[in-house]
Amino acid sequence: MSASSVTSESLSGNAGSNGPMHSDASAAPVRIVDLANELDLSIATISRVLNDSPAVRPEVAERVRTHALTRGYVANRLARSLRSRTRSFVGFLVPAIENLAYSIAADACAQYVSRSGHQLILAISGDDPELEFNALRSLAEARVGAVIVAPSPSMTAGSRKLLAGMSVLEFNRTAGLSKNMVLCDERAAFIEAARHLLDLGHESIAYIGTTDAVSNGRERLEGVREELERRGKQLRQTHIRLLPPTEGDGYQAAQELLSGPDLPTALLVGSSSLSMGVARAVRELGIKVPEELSLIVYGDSQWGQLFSPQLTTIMAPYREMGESAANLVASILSKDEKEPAQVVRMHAELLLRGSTAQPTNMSRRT
Amino acid sequence: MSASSVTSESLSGNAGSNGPMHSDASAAPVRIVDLANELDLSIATISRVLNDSPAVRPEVAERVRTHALTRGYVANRLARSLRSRTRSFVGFLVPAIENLAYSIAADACAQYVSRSGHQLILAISGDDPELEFNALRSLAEARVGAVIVAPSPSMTAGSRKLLAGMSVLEFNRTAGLSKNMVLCDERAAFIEAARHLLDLGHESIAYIGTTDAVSNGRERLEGVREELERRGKQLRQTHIRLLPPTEGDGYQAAQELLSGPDLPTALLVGSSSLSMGVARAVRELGIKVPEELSLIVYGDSQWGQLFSPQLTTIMAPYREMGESAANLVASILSKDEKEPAQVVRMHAELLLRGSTAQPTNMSRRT
DNA sequence: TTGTATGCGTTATCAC
DNA sequence: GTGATAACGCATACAA
Repeated sequence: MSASSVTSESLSGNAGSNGPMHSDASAAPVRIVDLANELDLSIATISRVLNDSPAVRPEVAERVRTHALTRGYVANRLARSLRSRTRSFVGFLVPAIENLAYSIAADACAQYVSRSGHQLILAISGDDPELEFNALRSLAEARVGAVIVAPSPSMTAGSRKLLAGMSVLEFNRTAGLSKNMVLCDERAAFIEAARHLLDLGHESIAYIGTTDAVSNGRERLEGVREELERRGKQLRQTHIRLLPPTEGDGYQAAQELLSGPDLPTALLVGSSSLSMGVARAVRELGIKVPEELSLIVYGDSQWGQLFSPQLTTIMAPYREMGESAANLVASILSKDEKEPAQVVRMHAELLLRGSTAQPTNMSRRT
Repeated sequence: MSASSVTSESLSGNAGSNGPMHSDASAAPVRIVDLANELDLSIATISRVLNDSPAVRPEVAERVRTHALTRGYVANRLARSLRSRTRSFVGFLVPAIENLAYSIAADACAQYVSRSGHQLILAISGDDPELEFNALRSLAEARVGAVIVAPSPSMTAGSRKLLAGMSVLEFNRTAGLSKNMVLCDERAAFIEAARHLLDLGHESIAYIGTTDAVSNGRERLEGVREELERRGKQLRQTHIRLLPPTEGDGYQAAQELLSGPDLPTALLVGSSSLSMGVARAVRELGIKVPEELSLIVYGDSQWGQLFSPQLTTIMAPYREMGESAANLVASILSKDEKEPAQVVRMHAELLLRGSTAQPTNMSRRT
């Protein structure tokens, strides 16, 4: 909180209900019983109206509805859920909401779950097992009907135990937590990307990605390795960097890889945060793309368009994934009978832009 | 949901409690009364232990605690809040969580409110008055203890009425909803930016920003205009574009402005989404920055570093703002006595990078 | 120090 | 069709 100023403005004599806005935030909410008294009806009737029960005379219903509106009645979900044993919250546990992938997914997801009458509660693990546990615990306390979770690499036993008590939907990453999943086909996407580079004639391809402890990190690496081997090439150990997904790590790894002795002619990046760092390093090293190096990044398509040249990008359909997760959850919550588990696999696209080309003799060989 | 494949995998005979993981998600949660029966104690005693009441024999407390742990007891917040009349949720209403500013703020905020035992519920308005109302209603139903809100430009009367019943904290934007605010000094930031351009010798400065219906959009524009006038310059009407904050709008506005007859030598952008579009347009038009045009953007510092040259950027301390909001909310929720309203004003920094320079005769005059 | 009993706001089960 | 009334899971005033 470096540069900030805090001004305390006393509200002075604010006893009476003055001020056109700023009404009493402490005024007790109106309850069903209030409406009942005011209309000289029973709480049962009011409740029925509010729940659209047909068993109430239309004129009475109308009277109740208008009165509820004018009095600004807002149902108490806590009491409602408690009594009716229904669950109105849905949890969404992500590693980091700053990650555009998750923020887009969360946006779509929130919108769609609200459409089915639920409220999304966002929880953030920071990929930290302890924070993750706390977050899950908090969701459990809120009695979420379901939780959509992108599990951290090393989830604790405690977290798993909590999840065992909820209906869970794995999102983007898998860790054997559920039979319901919304994923995208990372392996196929990276196979496609590798093939693209191979087709251009690259022989020396490097990969910077995230730790293979998390499912999609693993899939990405495997996709690249698989395609290379299928073509009789090798993904050499010196051309692989597996790191935590931060901009800084990507920057450092690229710096190191691209100023080392064994220069690749193409570089494939397997994480959006890493991609940003890699791009920065490439820019600072003054490497000409694609003449000296072909580059394929992952994730966000936005800034990739600002780089010169525009970056060829692997992009997953985050919005659709979030939407899909919301719909799946809705279907799980509607029918309490055990549904057959569903696995939704989305296709990640390879956006061909200007950062890949045939290797030239300008390539930065030593 | 263009390219996706849905696989239905039947769970087959999954009747018995088999499967090491995937335990019964439908098992009823253990309640206080369960613990009480199993330990042959009263529910009052259990409750006291779980609330750290000192009025219970330490050995009993220990016995209860361990038993609760082994049984995997998770308190029911709904019941707890209902009975104790405490509020454990905090709402955070943002226009768009894809906006890095809000996602960073939400992250920090979620972390800090959870530290004080609360759970953040994220709500998204999409700057749409109707969605905003629904979101607020949903938060009201969840009986949030407070709501941190970045109001949409044209909030409905209904929304205002709802907010009147809650304790609200305005975030980043103001609309006369509360006396508690966490803002940043947009005006000062844009004065500083304008001064920087004027000091470099620019005479013809353009501004692309958001509609002045929203408070900070207004402040930004006013800051620029104020500083220019103080220096005897004019922010001409033809050099102003006020738009919705989308990448596309920024792109289009910049295209238009920078290929028109009355070319500015410097361009100031007042929104992060607009900034991306402007940058893309500048790049596509092949305008040399800063030789032909000095450019100052707003918001995200990350991709601004990838542009060539790196972009001079006005950046607000989103993380600190989120943290600050969380702390303010915590202090509001802890003491129910009417606190003096607090206004926190943070300083937005001007990061001088490579996109601004003196105007040259290379400047794109007609 | 512990237990009994009441109520939070709502829905659901009965009667009428 | 409508109205009493019990119960959801928990905290708490009061009794013991």
